[in-house]
Amino acid sequence: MSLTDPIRRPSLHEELVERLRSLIVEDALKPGEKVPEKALCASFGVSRTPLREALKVLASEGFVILTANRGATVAKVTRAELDNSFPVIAALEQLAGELACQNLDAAGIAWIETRHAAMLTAFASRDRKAYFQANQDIHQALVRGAGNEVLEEQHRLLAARIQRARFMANLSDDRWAQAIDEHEAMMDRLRGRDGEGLGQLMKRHMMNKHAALVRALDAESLGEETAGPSD
Amino acid sequence: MSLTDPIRRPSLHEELVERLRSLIVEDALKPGEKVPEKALCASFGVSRTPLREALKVLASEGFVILTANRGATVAKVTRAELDNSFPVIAALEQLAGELACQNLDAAGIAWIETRHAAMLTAFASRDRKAYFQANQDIHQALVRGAGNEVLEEQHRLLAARIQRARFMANLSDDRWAQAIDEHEAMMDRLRGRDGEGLGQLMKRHMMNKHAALVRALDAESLGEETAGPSD
DNA sequence: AAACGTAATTATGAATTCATAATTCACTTT
DNA sequence: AAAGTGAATTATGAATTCATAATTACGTTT
Repeated sequence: MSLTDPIRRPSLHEELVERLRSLIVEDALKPGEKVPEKALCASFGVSRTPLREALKVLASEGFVILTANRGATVAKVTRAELDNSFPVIAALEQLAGELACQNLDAAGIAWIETRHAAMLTAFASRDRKAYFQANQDIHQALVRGAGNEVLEEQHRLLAARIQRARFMANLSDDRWAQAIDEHEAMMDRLRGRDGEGLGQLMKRHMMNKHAALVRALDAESLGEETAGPSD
Repeated sequence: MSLTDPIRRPSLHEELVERLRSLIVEDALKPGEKVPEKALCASFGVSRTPLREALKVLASEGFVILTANRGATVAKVTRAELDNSFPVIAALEQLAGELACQNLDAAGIAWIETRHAAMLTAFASRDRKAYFQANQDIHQALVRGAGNEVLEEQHRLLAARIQRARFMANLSDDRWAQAIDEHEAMMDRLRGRDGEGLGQLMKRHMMNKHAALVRALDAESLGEETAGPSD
């Protein structure tokens, strides 16, 4: 970073967009809940204007729903949105895989190797939290490694939107093992810089993830409380 | 549309987002130009608050750039954005092609056939305007025909962002003929409901479009005023 | 007591106001 | 005359105010 880079002083509304989005993704603001304008103004120590500007942005990103004269509510992750988002994310990740194999340097791949190893360790000790973190790191690194900011931005927002589905946290042992296998295969392609192959694997990986999630959701909706789905 | 659909009364800022985006895409507001807040407030007959809310949304969509204490300027379509957007749009269209073949009903395909015919007519008479309209109708119909609103929304915004590159309006005869060929091939796959094939063709179609555009831009930047590129 | 209707309260959308940063322009200095 | 300085103007970010829509609370009627 140069010493003469322009000074960055994020405006209030930008700051608020980030903070509110985090609150939503971290599930501090629950889907379906009203966004308490007044209370948030008080706790953030800002007036309504920048907060409302931030809500407009979050609405355009799909994190909140604005209803006329009834303010903002946190958007629910509907089944339809899930079913629609996964194929799009899968397509984006396919592209990411193709490009990452061309663009990543050795250090980038090496870092992914370390996260992959961490993921295997987490799997071995059934440490879900560490697993999810490593998994997310890998996917993010691949997308970022594609070197395409448009792709990165689209992926980031879409992934954030569906990530907050709480059931994403569950993961059956079968699916977990399968996901690990898929990741091993992906690493192979990455090592060989087989972009085409990595892209296809990443696409299928996402589709399998979606399928597992759907199976779990359908089972759940039938009343049976299963151990849990997805990764 | 049901008789009991919720009443839609778009808020001022929603209306303004649409209107301003149109002004930008239609090139009434030129890239790099400052967005004249006051003047727009006057001509739209609204106060600054909803207009500024709209600008925040447009900024998050990438149509304007907000600079601290210096207001909004219309975002330029940079070469980097072009180079990054095309692969993403291509990936989205590939997915659209796959899904459209599954989802479109006979009427949907029939309508696309009529637009395809219109496109051929326009090509025969070298009617660029009619050609672009038919071409856009076809791509839009295929994306919409995928029946995936997330996909449709992402595609719509990305396409709008790059569409306003004025040079998109140019089209060399060679590339034009090639594009027609590609569309013929696409129609074949659509008729045969070969989603895989259609998707691959649509992806390649977009990549070819990008390549043609890049060739034209590079030639232009070397000073030669070419007849014009792309479709 | 339940249901309806009306008044009071609250929350929201939008306009206005206010403080401050940026720009412009006149003026000084060399 | 050109360059630099500083005051005046303008534009922007944010707070506040205002009008109105929605919700709640209450009282009335059956």
